[in-house]
Amino acid sequence: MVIGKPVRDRRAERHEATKEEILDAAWDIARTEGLAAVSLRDIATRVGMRPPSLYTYFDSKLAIYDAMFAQGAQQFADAEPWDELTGDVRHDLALMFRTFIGFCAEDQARYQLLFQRTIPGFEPSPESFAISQASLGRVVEQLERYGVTDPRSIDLFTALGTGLASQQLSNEPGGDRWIRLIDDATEMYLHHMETTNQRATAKGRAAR
Amino acid sequence: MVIGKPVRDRRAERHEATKEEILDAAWDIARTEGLAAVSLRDIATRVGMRPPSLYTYFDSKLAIYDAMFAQGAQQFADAEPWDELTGDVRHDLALMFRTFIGFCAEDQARYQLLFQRTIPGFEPSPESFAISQASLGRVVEQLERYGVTDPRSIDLFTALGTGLASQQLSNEPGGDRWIRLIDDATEMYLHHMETTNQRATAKGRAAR
DNA sequence: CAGGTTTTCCTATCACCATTCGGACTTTAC
DNA sequence: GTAAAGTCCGAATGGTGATAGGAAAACCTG
Repeated sequence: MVIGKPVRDRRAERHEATKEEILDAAWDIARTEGLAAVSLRDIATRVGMRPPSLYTYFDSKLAIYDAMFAQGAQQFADAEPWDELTGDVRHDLALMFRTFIGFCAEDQARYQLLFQRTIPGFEPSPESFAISQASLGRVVEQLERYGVTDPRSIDLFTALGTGLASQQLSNEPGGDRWIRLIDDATEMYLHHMETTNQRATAKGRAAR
Repeated sequence: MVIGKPVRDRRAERHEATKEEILDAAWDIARTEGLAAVSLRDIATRVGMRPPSLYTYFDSKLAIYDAMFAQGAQQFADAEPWDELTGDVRHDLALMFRTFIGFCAEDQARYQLLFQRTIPGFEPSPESFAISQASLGRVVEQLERYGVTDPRSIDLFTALGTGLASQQLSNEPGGDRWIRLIDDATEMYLHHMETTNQRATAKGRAAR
């Protein structure tokens, strides 16, 4: 018989598992009732506890939001399509737009938590914020590989992305209307790249 | 001495004045503490009442939000620059973007109420919603005068507008960086118009 | 001006919310 | 076995929006 892990780890493991369970319940409520409707009572009910017991795992309700933010930011990082880039600017730009907007549309509550700052007292902690910033940084790096170095052009890219996302979210899901909208946006931004930047060409091979 | 209005009107007038006073207090709180931090208690304190007395003027807290929404939508309609259009597409598009973004940046709480749907149970009433829709309709009409009739191109326009707005809101106010960003966006959208639509020309005289 | 009616505003109360405190009970460490 | 650490709960606090019922004021009508 193999010697098990030190007992101390078992306890820490269970602690982490319970935290996950709490966050899962919180996400569940956020997705069905809305992000702002998440209450400690409801969370506690779902995990079979009383509200004060949650404070064993999180310092406050805002700390729960922060942990959710960190999870969402990590999912955002995992969703980025770095391994699907081909080096064709047109293809890659459309893919980046589509990935970002698809990610936003996938979960309205997550989108609201990550990209709209709307929960009254909530500000992501520096650690959580760093996760989301790293993802955006990788996007900027990718843009720079295509010759987009002007800050204004980068702003324009993110503005287009967030605009498309909010546009998509206010429409009914499904349908391919928004996919063609993204293609239009890609085409439009490509021309902007070609007229304002030097190295950008429609057939550049700058990927990775 | 002129015969005054019937006394009944005096009472109705005062009722309306008090409603205005309540809404002013609500806006004040929304701008300083945040839209979600508006509480009946704070409103009541500012207007010198007890919280239940507010129910004489509004059916619920959400009704107050709805009245604020209607006010904001009306301000949006009033802000539209129809009398400053010149007929030059480049100038007019930039002006429309700038007006919209300026309006959004002017008051974060108003922007959040009008364009981000983030208050838990709040949905604007049909009457209030109609006010905001009418403004957007006039923008679409204006676009059509420039030959933009494709729904996707219209979506692209609004996406660009909302994206620029959220971009502007997340940056520090002041500075002319965002003005030049708008010029870039205008230039970019102009090219999109020229390549996808027929009648659009950089010097069209379609205004009003 | 006297009557009843409507409007306004209040106190008291309820249900729900996040949070704190202190204690009981279980698990782990030595 | 005993001390320490971790877990969970009941009770209580102060905040929220909302309702009920009553007192006072304003108003309209005879």
